[in-house]
Amino acid sequence: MEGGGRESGTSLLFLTDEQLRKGIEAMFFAYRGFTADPDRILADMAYGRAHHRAIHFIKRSPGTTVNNLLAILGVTKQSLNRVLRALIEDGLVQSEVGTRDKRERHLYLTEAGETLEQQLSDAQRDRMRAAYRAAGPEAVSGFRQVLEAMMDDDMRRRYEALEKMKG
Amino acid sequence: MEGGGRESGTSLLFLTDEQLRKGIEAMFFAYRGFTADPDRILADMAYGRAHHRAIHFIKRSPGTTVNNLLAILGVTKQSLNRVLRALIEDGLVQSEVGTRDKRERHLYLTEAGETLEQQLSDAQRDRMRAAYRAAGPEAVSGFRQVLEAMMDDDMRRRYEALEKMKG
DNA sequence: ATAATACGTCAGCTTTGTTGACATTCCAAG
DNA sequence: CTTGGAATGTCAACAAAGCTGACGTATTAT
Repeated sequence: MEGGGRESGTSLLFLTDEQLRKGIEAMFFAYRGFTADPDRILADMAYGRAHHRAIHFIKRSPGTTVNNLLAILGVTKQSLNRVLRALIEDGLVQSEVGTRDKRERHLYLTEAGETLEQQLSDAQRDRMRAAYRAAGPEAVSGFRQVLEAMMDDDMRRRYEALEKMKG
Repeated sequence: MEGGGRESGTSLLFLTDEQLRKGIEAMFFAYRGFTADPDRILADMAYGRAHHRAIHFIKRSPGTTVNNLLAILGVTKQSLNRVLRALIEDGLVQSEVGTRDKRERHLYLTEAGETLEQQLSDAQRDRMRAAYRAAGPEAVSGFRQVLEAMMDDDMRRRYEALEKMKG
């Protein structure tokens, strides 16, 4: 950004394989923590991480179509369908035929779905909040910068599209 | 750390649910990128992410025991055994009966194992390096701080124990 | 009319995790 | 020396969640 002259030596020297390996392992262990709390909640029900992801993104973009969800989650329609079918049958998700285009199904959380979503995201947010508090605001900014740079280009585009809606 | 006085107002205001949700989604999309390159390499062979993890931590701590690996990976011995058996049969991993305690098996990468490990970690490091370069040294520091704060306590202990050995 | 799209579904397969049961080998305590 | 417990390996059975391929049905677009 600025003052790169003196800094650039550091920022290159800094990227030793050892430093990178630490980052890789930190990412591995942290992701386990990241999913641990929702996993514990879901384990009691007949649901898994896949259901959590579907619920999360339906909450995020109510009325989203199956195709859109497919692209965000990056799984096959058969795999997503299995998850959605369970959620719809259990009354957590509602599927409505589109008005403009009747081929599309628009997905919404029911009240029960909202309740579970709240439970799951509370648990996940609590840990995230604790981590953010412990690390401090500047660290959080860096955290987000590195994560965004780590995404695939098309995933970053999706991520940024999501952020534009609400963020 | 220091100068927390003026900062603390910011660091609280800052932790809105929206900000936390962004962090959660960034973590989700970034982790996909994080594993994408090794996954592509492994897809060509008969291996998956589980094999990569085993290879990584054997490379990391040559001579480690099965039990130690079990604790780090957090899976059942049956699950790990299936992976190890394939790697041993394919001549990527060598298992040696312990000298002090002959019940233990000490695990090492063979030359072929080292070759694959190099291929996988090169791919993963390349992306990590690019992300680090794009974000800058200060961001990297923050990234690591947040990740470490996000781990479960016992996972952080394991992570730090690993770092002490080589880091 | 025909082609393409969105969705659902059936069938079958793979990877990676899980339990539970049981054998073997070995260390250590009695 | 015997025995209990620990570390390991292995068998069987199962579940979650991904995959491919094929097919059907509405609906929209060309």
